[in-house]
Amino acid sequence: MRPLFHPSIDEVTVEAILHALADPVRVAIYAEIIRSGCSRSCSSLLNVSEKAVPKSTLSQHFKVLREAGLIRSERHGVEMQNSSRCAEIERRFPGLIPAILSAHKTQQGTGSWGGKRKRRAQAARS
Amino acid sequence: MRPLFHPSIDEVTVEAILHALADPVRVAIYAEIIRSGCSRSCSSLLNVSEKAVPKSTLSQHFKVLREAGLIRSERHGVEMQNSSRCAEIERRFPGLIPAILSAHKTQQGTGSWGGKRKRRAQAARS
DNA sequence: TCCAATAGTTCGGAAGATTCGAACTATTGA
DNA sequence: TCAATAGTTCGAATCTTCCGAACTATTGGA
Repeated sequence: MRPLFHPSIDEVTVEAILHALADPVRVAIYAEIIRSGCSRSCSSLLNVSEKAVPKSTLSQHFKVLREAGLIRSERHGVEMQNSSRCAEIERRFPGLIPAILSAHKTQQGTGSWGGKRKRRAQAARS
Repeated sequence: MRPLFHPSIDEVTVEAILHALADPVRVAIYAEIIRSGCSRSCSSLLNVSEKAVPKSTLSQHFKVLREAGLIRSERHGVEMQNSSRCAEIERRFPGLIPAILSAHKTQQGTGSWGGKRKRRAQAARS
């Protein structure tokens, strides 16, 4: 368990951010971290999705968000505190995160919430 | 070669858009389609990237962009005309595409252009 | 009409990424 | 020192992506 890697703000890439937020579970986590004022443990988010996400998978998701530069994770006692790095990112890529989160909100409103990536493959037919 | 599938605008998901634009070659293609006023053949984009992209790979990239709802492809004679669906998407997800393209432009300016996804894995160390 | 040239798509296997259970590590409080 | 809690790492199954080779579609000549 080596200390967790966090990219410096100018190592952060748009590709990594988009990749990280292209997953429904990960945006849900990220949105929740932002919504709840800025610090959530991992296990408090076991139920972000309809079906509970296994904790090893959750851990990977946090890693992706962290290495994309979207969140910062620090150990506080026995648990991990995750806070968003939105201010830094807003400075580097103005408007990007708000636009993505607002698009997500819009989508959830319309009820056409795509269920993971199987759907992409299915869309190929016909 | 069945007729190409295009999602209707309200089947379009944020996940699919982010996934599509999380790839450097695909954003380059998409940005070029938009930049050049709105209709490019596939083969005119064989050199979007530093190293030439094989045409089978290009074809897959176009498919991803198409099925994400980002572009429309129509056959005109022997070649394919690809145009962006930005107006429709702007109506559904206001500000999303501009924010992503502008972030990309910013990033290219700073020279920290991540070379594909190997970098993500490497970033994991230390 | 048949043929060659051009433009894309599809197939299939190799390489890479994701998921998740099981085993492991770290921290704290009794 | 131990049990409990919170995360991480490992490994195997599964899914994706990449790219060369073979295929399909359209057109402009002989």
